[in-house]
Amino acid sequence: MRTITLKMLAAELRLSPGTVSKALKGSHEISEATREKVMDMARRLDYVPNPYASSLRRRTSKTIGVVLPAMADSFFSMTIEGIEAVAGDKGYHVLIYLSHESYYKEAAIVKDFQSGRVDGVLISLSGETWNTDHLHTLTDKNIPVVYFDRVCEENDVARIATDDMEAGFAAASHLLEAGCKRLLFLSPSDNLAIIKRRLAGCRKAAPGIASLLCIGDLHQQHLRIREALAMPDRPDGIIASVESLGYATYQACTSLGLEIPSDVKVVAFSNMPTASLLHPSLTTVEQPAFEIGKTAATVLFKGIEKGYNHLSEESRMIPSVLVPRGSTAKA
Amino acid sequence: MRTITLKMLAAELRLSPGTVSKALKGSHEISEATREKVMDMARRLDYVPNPYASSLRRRTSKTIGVVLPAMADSFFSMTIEGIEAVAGDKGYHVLIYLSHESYYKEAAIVKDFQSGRVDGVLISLSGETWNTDHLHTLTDKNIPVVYFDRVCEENDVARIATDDMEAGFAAASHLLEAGCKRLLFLSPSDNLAIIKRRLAGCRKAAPGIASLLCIGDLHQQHLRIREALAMPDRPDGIIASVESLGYATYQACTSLGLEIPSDVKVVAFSNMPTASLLHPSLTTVEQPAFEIGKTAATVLFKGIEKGYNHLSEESRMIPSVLVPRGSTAKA
DNA sequence: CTGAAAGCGCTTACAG
DNA sequence: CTGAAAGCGCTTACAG
Repeated sequence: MRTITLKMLAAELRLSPGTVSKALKGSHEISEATREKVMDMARRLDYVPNPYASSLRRRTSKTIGVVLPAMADSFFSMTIEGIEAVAGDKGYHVLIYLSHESYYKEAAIVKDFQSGRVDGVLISLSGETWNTDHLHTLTDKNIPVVYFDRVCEENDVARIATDDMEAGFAAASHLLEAGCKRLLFLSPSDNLAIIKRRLAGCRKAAPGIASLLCIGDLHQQHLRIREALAMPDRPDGIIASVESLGYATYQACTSLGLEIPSDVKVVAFSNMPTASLLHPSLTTVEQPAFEIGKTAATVLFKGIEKGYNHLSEESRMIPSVLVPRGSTAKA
Repeated sequence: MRTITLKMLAAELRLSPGTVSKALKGSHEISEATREKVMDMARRLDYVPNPYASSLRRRTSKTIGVVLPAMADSFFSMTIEGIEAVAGDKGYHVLIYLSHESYYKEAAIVKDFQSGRVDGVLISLSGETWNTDHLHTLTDKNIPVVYFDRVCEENDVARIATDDMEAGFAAASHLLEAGCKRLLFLSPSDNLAIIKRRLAGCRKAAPGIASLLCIGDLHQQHLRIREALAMPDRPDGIIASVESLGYATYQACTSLGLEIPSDVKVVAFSNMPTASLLHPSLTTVEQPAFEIGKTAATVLFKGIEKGYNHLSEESRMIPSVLVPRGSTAKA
């Protein structure tokens, strides 16, 4: 099937391409009669404009880029639903990229964005990322960037996240109230600001809290936690600062024959839909993932539409909520 | 920061844009010396080619479109990881769209693909979709389409899915062996071929199996299942044909005070990472989601590269696996 | 091996 | 209100 172009449509109508273009866009310089004729013919010939021609000419792509550390995580996948919802409304397209927790990959992805492929970028940093120079080059090119969840530490940047300090404080306080004496904070990364903030929050409640770095896949995390739980003075309260560390903790307890919550109590930062169905049900700090995605996208579009100024003032702290369940029940 | 174009790069080098273009692509018509000079300068000026100019000229976008019913589902999100992995390797970009189970939305998304925005399409059909005319127009335009998981019923099309008939048979047989007498099959849609096939497989093992349509969100599903479980002659074995129906079944049992597996046994088609941590652990039919995504993308790129012929011969049936757990334990 | 020129399919000042 | 023309930034026959 031959692709029909604006020129062909114009020829069919015995009008100039310029006029047809304006008519299709609903320009008010065009008479109602002409506009209708054009619309009719466009429909009849099933004309679909070439987006790349238009992008090239208008120097805007109607596309945003989303960079995530991983997709198979209930928080990030919900977040995408939020982003997609507002992008769809705005008539924007969404390109997805995964950094797989690699700084190198993340930098390569972001570098490509300098090409003008996207009008704006939504990013949640990889666990390895220790600086955001690669993102500053986007700002230099006037491509707005909004950080969400795993935001950076800079202040002059748009950041949409929960109040991680507060959430950490709540989680640790909750464990203390449940009677825990030796808390352990499980961390997936040494670089992420939000993890540092969660830990800082924990420390405010429990200054003596220990911290354990658990990198790698689920199995490696499990082994690392197992090790910590096999120690003589093992922790009796665990805070899993990301979802996968929550799974890994349950597995480690099972494999060591430790009972939750009598031997160890557990709270996890998690949006897993099955938290209440686990054995025992898992106490979670839930982040409003869909809303975070929606808000981040909304702020980004504001930046795109208004030409990117003072986006840092659009930063939002969205509350998370601690949901107490069986895994932290008192003796 | 001013964006540097091919023309500027050429001027800097006192070469023609054509020569520079060829040098950057590593064309063998260009001398080694020139090539190196060009590469050097490109690096120094941090030249990034405009993808849309190149797309317009070459009539290819280096982009694929992925259409999913939903993102927040462990099967689909894993699938995306597989797709992204092979797209990344191939230097392709991935546009994501959600149909939210709506035929209307799906059709609108696919219609846009006629514009040449993507070189190929990967789709898992919405629950409402009863025909695939919208997708045939892509084939007419020589845009290859690969269906995955929720495939259509046509044979002359590339389809990557598990053996759903077989999986249904295995699930129902497993429940019968566990002692169930009254089986109920929970379905999220009346249109999806794969669901029909799962049911057909169940019927082969258990001709008398009943079927219940549960549409809507998790809460609505829960209510519908609750109703069925509150009947006098209630089922004692449930097959949840998609993941969310598995959650809903657990909730319904909890709210009715029914014990799994003694009152009701449950098996779910699911890739949830927490299946073994549930109370009780959930017997699942697991689909190799990552591999399905990878395979679908690989087949699609074959179609894109070779110009789309006989893609239907690339269809694959990938085995799923029944993992027996506590929810179907014998009395 | 290098360059001049045309053109991908749009949009948008500018003229009338 | 409509049209002619230039141009977005590339690539690619074609010439030399």
